[in-house]
Amino acid sequence: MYGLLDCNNFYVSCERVFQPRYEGRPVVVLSNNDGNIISRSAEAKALGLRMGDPYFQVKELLHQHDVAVFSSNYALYGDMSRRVMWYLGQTAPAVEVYSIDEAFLDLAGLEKYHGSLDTFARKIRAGVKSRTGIPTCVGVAPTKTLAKLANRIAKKNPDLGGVLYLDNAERRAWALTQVEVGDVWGIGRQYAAKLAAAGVGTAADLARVPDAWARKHLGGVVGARLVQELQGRPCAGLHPSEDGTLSRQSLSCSRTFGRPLSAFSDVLGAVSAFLSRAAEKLRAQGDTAHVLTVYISKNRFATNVQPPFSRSATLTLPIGPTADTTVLLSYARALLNRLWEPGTVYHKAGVVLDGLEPPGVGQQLTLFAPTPPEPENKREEKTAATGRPALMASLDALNSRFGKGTVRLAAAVPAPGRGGVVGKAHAAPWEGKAQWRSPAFTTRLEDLLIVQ
DNA sequence: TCTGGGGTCCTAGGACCC
DNA sequence: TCTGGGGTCCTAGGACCC
Repeated sequence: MYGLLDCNNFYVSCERVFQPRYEGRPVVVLSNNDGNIISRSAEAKALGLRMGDPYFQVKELLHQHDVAVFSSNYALYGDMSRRVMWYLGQTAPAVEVYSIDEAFLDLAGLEKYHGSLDTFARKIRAGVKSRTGIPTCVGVAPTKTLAKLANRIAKKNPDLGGVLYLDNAERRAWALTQVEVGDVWGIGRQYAAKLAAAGVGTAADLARVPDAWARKHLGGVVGARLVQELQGRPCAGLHPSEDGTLSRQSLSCSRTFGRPLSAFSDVLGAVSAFLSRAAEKLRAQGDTAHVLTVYISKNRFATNVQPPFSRSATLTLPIGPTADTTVLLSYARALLNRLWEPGTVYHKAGVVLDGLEPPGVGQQLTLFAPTPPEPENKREEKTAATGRPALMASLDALNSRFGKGTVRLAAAVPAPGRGGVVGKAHAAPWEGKAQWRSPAFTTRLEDLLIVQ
């Protein structure tokens, strides 16, 4: 049996833990750059605010109803998530951290100790609430897809007390009739439209779709598995997360700029900063990367801009995998050069690291001098392949101790600070808005909550 | 004026290998 | 007129997830 524990309105709930005056009031949290609504309290949902609504379109409505608005505060949400996941790890035999606010639990054999899985689910839900302040719902079922479905029904029906256990065939059959096909895990907009056209309206209808049809119209083997899982036959196993943290197969960092940029140096500054961040994540995960992608995008909403809105360039590193920011950056610069169209106004940029593996696995000694980066001297040539693990470790240690961005590569620092000037750095031209960011209550000493 | 960010998995086609 | 079979690797793109 699988459990799926999902935090309710996670970002809003995190804000409320530290500022309980927002309980009972409509609250929303905005995406980066204060662009779109990405988390809503129940009261905000009741006002008709939708996930993804652009802020500027609903500004009036928010004001009219005195909705509390927050910029996203990932330092806070990430830390609260870690606390939730740590507790789950202490309590359930195996945990797969699925996202910042969700985890699958392996509940096999737990009836013995807790009477029923329903009882266990209620205990773990109460435990998360008392230890972190975060409200959750739990779905329990024989497959992951059904556990997601059960969780959804528990969320929509408060009288269930936050838990739904699909312990027998009758209950499962009933649950399938309660959920529209578009709300099934794995059915997005495109598939929902196709299914509607084929007369498939509920999860129950979808569970009866022939295997061949699912294969043909729902993404091949993915669709076939989905249907089987709805029928109660598990196709997806649990992939336990070590010590409650996610280990990724790819890592990326991208941002929409605070304003449109058309100077190469500005966009290079952004790419450098994003690459530095991605490489930090890479080292934190204890991996190296073999493949690097850089992309730059135009404004896809502008009427005078034609597709393609985004261009990307990917490179398999000729020197093999590395976790060295300086090495990666020299390749990123070359990729950006390849993509650059002078006179174009750019809106967003991003960096992706792929082909992740632990250090030492695929170390490649170069037969020919790597190009780029063109090593400037013998010492450079030596470090090009191996990187500078000690330098990177020092960088990470300093930034961990004194705060993010304390030590950066010059290329990632906006112009006025270039050259290692000490003091408060200028805001970079690519940096976006965050007008309503709450304090980092749990990760910055200066931001600690003061109780009087 | 203002429209997010970070992931996963799968497929298809081309280049290349023996 | 006729032009193999079985692979791998890489890239791009689509669909989905939270």
